[in-house]
Amino acid sequence: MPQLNGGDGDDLGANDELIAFKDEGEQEEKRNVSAERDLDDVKSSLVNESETNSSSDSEADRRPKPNPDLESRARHSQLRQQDGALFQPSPYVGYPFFMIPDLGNLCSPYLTNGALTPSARTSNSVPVVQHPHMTHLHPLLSYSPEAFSPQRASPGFSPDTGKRTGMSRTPHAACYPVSPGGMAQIPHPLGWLLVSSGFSSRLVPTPQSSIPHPAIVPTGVKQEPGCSSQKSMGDAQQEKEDEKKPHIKKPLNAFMLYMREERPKVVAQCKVKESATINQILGQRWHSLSKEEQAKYYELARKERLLHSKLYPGWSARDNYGKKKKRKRTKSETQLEGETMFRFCDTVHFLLTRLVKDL
DNA sequence: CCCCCTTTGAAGACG
DNA sequence: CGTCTTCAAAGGGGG
Repeated sequence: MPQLNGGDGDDLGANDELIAFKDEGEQEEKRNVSAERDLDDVKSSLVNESETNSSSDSEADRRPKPNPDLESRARHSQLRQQDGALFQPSPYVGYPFFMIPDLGNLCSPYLTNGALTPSARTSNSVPVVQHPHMTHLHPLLSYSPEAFSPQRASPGFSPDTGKRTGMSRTPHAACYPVSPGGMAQIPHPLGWLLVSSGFSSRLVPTPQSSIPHPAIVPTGVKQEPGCSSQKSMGDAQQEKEDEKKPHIKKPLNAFMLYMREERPKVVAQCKVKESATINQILGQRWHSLSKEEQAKYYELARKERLLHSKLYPGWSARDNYGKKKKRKRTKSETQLEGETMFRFCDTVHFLLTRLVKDL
């Protein structure tokens, strides 16, 4: 991950944390070690080539293709409404669009941020200051989405061919372009302030701000009542106290961050809105990503977790347990049901066989 | 109105 | 330590 170490001024990236990230990579490395070595050779040569040439084609060709069945199925469900235009796999798939969103104004509480004009945001020559917190909780939302959308592509980008002529080859530079010293205090668009000192940084609300951190969901607005099945009847007081606590959401993992970025593209391409279908496609595309491309999201997720832990030191994922409306059935329950059904069918089969014999 | 579906990954619980 | 469970996002579908 060449971009990750250099130039991002990662004051969150302590060595031990990098080890943890390395472990994540090693999990995948176990899948195909020998092939990975070959891949590394190919990748390193690609990196060298890409300094002067576009490497999208070779990179895209090397990658396994997402299952066309799923995407075509998703598309077919919409063909009736369309002019029959053939579905084309995303020209962006796998392209390091990290931090370059195509979200429209959807799912972006931060898009009101007008810190940069669209032209400034799309210009390669203009240094884009990416707020580290936004790289974490809303890593993909701080740029103008329309500038990179297929419909309104920037002049240097041709979405139809998937070729890139004028795009920055170092999207991470747009991510973490500022050194820790230079990032001493950057106001968050919603009033949060990154305070950086030495090797640590943290977010604090600005004095004027009454806007909560995005990970905090006011419990009074749409409070998810605790799962009653997991609480005893005498815990009403405890339940009330829990309701008073703000609901701090889990930090997004790498795949969730990837989904956030890619979902609008899939929706636009497949004209499907059902999230279950979209998520299936995204899952396939996730697996089709190269290791390097996934590494960007793992790194982003790691920073998100770190920042989350700094923001909410006492928070535990356990705090959110049982806050869903209804507990999902456990695997063992499903398995048990399956086994019961199997036994039932087996018994029926046995009885029928005997009955036939008797007849 | 509210849960389900569907995906991956992180973290906690549990045997 | 390995396995299982829960929850993060999203929004249409269905009860």
